[in-house]
Order: sequence, then C-alpha cells, then structure tokens
Amino acid sequence: MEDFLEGFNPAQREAVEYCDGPSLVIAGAGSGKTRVLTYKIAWLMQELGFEPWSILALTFTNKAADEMKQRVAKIVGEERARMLWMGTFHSVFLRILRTEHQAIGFESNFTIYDATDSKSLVKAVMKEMELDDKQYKPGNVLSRISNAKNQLVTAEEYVSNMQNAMEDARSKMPKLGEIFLKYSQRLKQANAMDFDDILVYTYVLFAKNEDIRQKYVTRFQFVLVDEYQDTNFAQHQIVWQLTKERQKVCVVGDDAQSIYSFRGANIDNILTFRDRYKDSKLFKLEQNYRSTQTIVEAANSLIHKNQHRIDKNVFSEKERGEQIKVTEAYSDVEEGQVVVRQIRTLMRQENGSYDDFAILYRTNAQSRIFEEELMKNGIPHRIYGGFSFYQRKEIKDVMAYLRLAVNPNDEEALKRVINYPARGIGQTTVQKITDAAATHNASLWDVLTTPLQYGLKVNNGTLEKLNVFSQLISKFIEIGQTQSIAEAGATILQESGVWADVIADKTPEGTSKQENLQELLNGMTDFVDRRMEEDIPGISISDYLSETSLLSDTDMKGDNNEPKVTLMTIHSAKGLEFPTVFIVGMEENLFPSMLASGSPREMEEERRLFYVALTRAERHCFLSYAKSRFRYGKMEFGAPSRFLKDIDEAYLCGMNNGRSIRLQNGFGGMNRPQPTMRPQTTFGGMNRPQPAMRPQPTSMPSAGMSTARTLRPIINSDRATTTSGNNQYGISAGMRVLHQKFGEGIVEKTEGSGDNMKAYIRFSNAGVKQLLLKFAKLEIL
DNA sequence: CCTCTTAAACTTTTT
DNA sequence: GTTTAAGAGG
Repeated sequence: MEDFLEGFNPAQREAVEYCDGPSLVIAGAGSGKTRVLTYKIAWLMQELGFEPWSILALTFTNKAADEMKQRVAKIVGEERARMLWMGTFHSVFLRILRTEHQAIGFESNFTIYDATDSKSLVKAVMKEMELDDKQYKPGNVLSRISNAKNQLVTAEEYVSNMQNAMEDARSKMPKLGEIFLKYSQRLKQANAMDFDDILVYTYVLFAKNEDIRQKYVTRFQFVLVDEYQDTNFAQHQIVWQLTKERQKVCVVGDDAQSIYSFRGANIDNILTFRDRYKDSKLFKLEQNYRSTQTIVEAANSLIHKNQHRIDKNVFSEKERGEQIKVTEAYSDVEEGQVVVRQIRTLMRQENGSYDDFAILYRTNAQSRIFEEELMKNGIPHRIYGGFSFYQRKEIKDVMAYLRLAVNPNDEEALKRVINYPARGIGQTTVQKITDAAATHNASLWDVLTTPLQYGLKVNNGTLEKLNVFSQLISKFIEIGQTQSIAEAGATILQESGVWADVIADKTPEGTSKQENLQELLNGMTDFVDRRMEEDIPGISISDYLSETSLLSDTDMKGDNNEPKVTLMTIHSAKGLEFPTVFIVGMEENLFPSMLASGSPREMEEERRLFYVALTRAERHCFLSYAKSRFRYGKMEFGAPSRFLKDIDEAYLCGMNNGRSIRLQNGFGGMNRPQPTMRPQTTFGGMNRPQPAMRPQPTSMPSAGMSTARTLRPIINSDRATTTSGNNQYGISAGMRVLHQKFGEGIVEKTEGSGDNMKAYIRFSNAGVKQLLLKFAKLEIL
C-alpha cells in the first residue's frame, strides 16, 4: 500500500501512519491538514482494520465534516464512509444525548434553543427579577453564562463560588448568579438546552455514568479532532473522557489560526495536550501547498508580531508570485467599485471563473455594499453567513410550531406563536401565564392546558381563546406522531394559520415569505429522502429539528453550480481557499475591531484572524481600506489598519486607480487634506457633482460632510411646513382647531401627506399631541 | 388588544 | 442603515 500515500511529504506521511498512541499535528496554513486527516481515517480502516463505526472524527463546522466525509468516501467508498461517526462536536454529542436522555433527566424530545431563544429567555428571567436591562445587558449576561458553561461550571457551582460573586459585584451585576440559576431552571422546565448545554450535559453524562462512558469508550476506538486550537475547555475534557484509557487520539491544529477565543476556545488546549497525553508524538507540517511564496512569507512576517505562538517555519515552494496589492479607497462605496473592477479585469486577463474569487470582511455588515456593486455589474455571487435561512421570521414561526408539536413545554416556541397569527392572546395574558408558571414551578404549557389548577385569572373569553390554542397544539402533537414529517409540516403550516397570514401579504416581502415557506417544506421532504437513501435512522420531526438547529447558512448547499463570487466573514472562510482573495475594510476600529483594542490578547487574536485571511489566497491577494464609511447610519472617517504595517513592506505594493503608488505616504496620511487625491481616486460613476462639498473646498473633509448630512432633515421639515397649507384636510400650521377629546389647540406643524399626514397640535389642556389627520376628527376654528 | 409610528440601540466573529 | 422596543390611538 505504498502508493496509497504517494505524493505525501515525509512529515505528512508520518502523521498519517502513526496510530499507536496519541499524536498532535501542528499544521501550518495550507499544509494539507485535511488531506492528512482524511487519509489517516482511510489508513485506519484499510491498513489497520478499524471498522468505520469505531472511528470518531470531530470538526467545527458541518461543512468541514461533509467535505471530509466526501473525501474519505472517495478512498474507502461511500458505503463505509457513511458509517463513520463524523460531524461537529455539537451534532455528534446531541445525537448521543438523545440516546442517553434518561441519564441526564431529560425527555428524549428536548429541543435546542438558538441564540435568539436564549437571549429572550434571559430577558424574561430578568424581567421577572425586576432587573434593569441597562445595568444587566442581556448580551453580557449571556456571554458570562456561556463562558461559565464552557468552563463546565454549572449554575449551582457558579453561585456557590465566592470569586464569581465578587467578580459580578465588581462589574455591577451582583445578581448574575441568580439569573444563571433561574435561566438554567427555565431551560430544564422547558425540556430544552442551549448550544453550550450540549457540551455541558455530555460531560456530565460521562462523568456521572461510568457505564455509559465505558460504552462510548468501547465504541470509539480512535478519536480524531480537527481545528483543535478552537476547542474550549468543555470539548477538551470530553475528548479526554473518551480517550484517557486507550489513548488512541489524534488532534490537528494550528495555534496561529486560533480565532474563536470569544467562544471560549483556548490555545492552551493545544499547548497542554502534550502534558496530558504523556507519550504523545508531535508532527509539524510546515510546507504550504496552497499559496505563492510571497503570500506565505507575508503572512509569516505578520504573525511574527505576535508574542504567543508556537514557533514554526511555514514555507512554500510554489512560484514567487506577485506582491500583495494595497488599495486606498475614498469611501466604502468606492472600495466596492474598486474590488468589482479588479474582478472584471482578472476575469478578462486570466480567463477565470467567478468561483476563483472571494471577498472577505471582518463583519457581516460590510457585505451589503459589495453585494450591491456586484449586482449592478451582473456578477453572480453568494453571500454566506449573516442571516441564515432558519433565522428568517416566517421560518422561525413555523419551526416554533414544529417544536411545540415535539415538545409543548418549549417556552420560547410557545411565546413566539401563542399570538401569531393573531388570536387575541396579548401581552397581559401571556404575562399572567408566565407568572402563574413561575410561582408554581410549572411550564407554560402546564398552565395553558389546566389554567384553573394554576389559578390563572383571566376572563372567560380569554380562557376560551387559550383553550382553542392548546387544542390546536394538541392536535399538532398528534399530527407529528402520526403523519410523515413533510405531511405534518404542510398540515401545521396550513392549520396554524401561518400560511393564510403570509398569503394575505401582497407585498414583495410577502411573496418572498411564501417562497421561503415552500422551500422549507421542500427541505423537509429532502431531509426524509436523504435519510432514507443513506439509510440513516431517524426521520421524525425531532430528528429534523435536531439537524436544522445546528445548521448555519455556511452549510447550505448551493442551489446550482453556476460559478459565483464568494462573500463571507473571515471566520467562515477558515479552512477554505481561493485563487484570488480580497480582504476589505482594512481600517482601524473595524479590523482590528474596536472592541479588541483594549487588550493585547484580543489584539493578537485579531492578528491571527488577519493571518487566516491572508493564507486563504492561492495566487492573488488584495487588501483595501476606505477613508470614509457609513457606520451606524453616520459617516465615519477611519485610519488604515495597523496590520498593514505588520506585513513586511517588501511583500506589498500600493495601488490606486490601477497605478502603483508609493506606500509610505499612503498610510497614515488620512488627516491631511489631500485636494489632489480626489480626481485620482474617483471613477466614472463617482464623477457626479456633489454640491454639498463644493462650498468648502479648503476645509477639512469632515466639516464638509457633516454639513451635507445635517442639511437634509432641515430641508425636509422646511418643506413640510411650507407646503402644508394645500392638503386634503385643509390643516396647516398656525390654525386653531377643536378635537372631540382634547378640546381646543393650535397646529404647530404638519408632516407627511395623504393618509400619512399628521399634525403636531398644542392643546390648551392636554399638551402637544401628534395626530393622524386620517383619524382625528378636527374642526377648524 | 392590535397596529401603526416613532425612538433608540445597535454590530464583532459562530456551534 | 437596520432592527427592535416603546407609545399612542382606534
């Protein structure tokens, strides 16, 4: 089987072949890490006789898992590849938890709360405790809870630990432990888990049930973990629980690509691996097969600016390649134009495919401008991340019904749809139900089904409405148990009234919602078909929900094979590669993020993120920054990113309007007025006159811009008052009017027109009111 | 109780 | 610029 590993370098070969004990593979970017992992799995099966179901391979994204599965399938055949335990930490452990639910005190039909559900629950808990959400920011609270869970600290342990109490008091959130406790109880009450719980309960399951742990230790004879630098403590511990006796484990990672510490990932896991597994072997993969020498060396020069790192020498033997081009754009819009123009040029020059291009950015919010520009130019593209299909409102609504059909105790799902479509159960009623549930330690569903038992004080009309709703859900539960998943989906969509509500919406958004819901039903059918075809057990709604709750947009399969330009965050780009990469928004406070500037640790993580971005590129790499950009609805002026200076200058070349410029002057000259720059950096489309700018050619750009911005509302309100005399209501500023309820008043101003027209009226005994003229019956005096 | 309008806060990054 | 929370009127 020597030719099996043909084309492998010695380091790769050793890493694949060593299976006698634990091993740590430090794999530089583009060093064939996935290749090593896939061949190692194939090696285990074909050379060493491991059965596929005895191998556990863990990844971070579904995408990585799918890709690896496909690659393994090519070597060992689909049949056998299918039997591997391969998936994300979350999906594999969720599967185990469903099987072993009893041991952790859950019903088998527990549901998974997504980030929105978790946040909503935290808010609900805080409201109950009458805590100010200015002082306790739900996001902060949640991230503290999440951190604790990632450290395997339960709510009970958290509150009994004095150090936490002190820490919370210091950050003005003394009740945090109590929130954590209540939050956990409510999750349990709802028979639900959040993302972090999947790991926590897996750990607890193995820690408290030795027999169950043994069962899985016996099953998983070899464990492989991809992207080990991104594991958090919980994951690290679970891997240990599964491998401590047998020590058959191989982890692959690159400390330089650790970019998830915000999620509890700890580089130390990779560093302490060798202390924990005493006889572990270390392999280093240092040859990069992906990128040109220039790109690899530029990335090296960058990462050397970090203090915390494992020393290694990543090198490339590919061609030298061209320098990395740095472009300064006048605005965020211009940055988009520059990138699109460059794509067109390269397409022409290299006769390329749109698949060859990726535009990478730090935040999802940046995608828009590029999307618009690509659209304008008719360039096919695909945006990953941001809003996933399953996060759309209409989809979440239907999913909530499905969740209830599986697990009616699901509090967040219930609150979501109890009054959607509107059935006359409002906030006050929901609040009463929640209160009753809280005082009796019951679930909302308990209260809903037996309201009298919990002393729910609502009038008979409301009681009947609640009854109708709970009957509806009961019916769905039955449907879920009797009908096939796609049928059940269609029935529930119909009978819940969601479909009728969406049909009634004739706006373009309504149409798109219809399409999405149709797509959801198709997806359910596909789900069943795929599982039947691949002989995977589990085609219930619960199985469907399990899978989709852990799916992100990045994992969605393309609808067709048309080549497309890829747009995504750098985080989602990890593990991918493209011939040409644009890294955009290279500005201070954007990349590196403003929030990272406080701590050196976080700054190093941002730098690693940039390292990841650079090393995605195979041949061409473009960096760009904009001198001004719209953020939070305001024009902001930024400076070029400090990271640009972290790359050895020899690998960079400046570019403006297709022309090379000298770099030294290009950076940091942002605050000087540069009157000659504008004609150079403007393109065809930008040449339209900008009157607001013209009156102040000598002033600072910011002064000119802010004038332009503040001008607009003034003009608008001027027009509103001056034109208000001629309208269908005959109302205008200065008139004296009489209102049925408020009495006599004077019209101060009017706004809008037609049906939306409204007036600000100062009433002598009711103060200033704004009234819609469409409704307000005013008599002109 | 519902719906429309307005104000405010908001943006890292993801399983 | 976008999305959510609150407020007021019907």
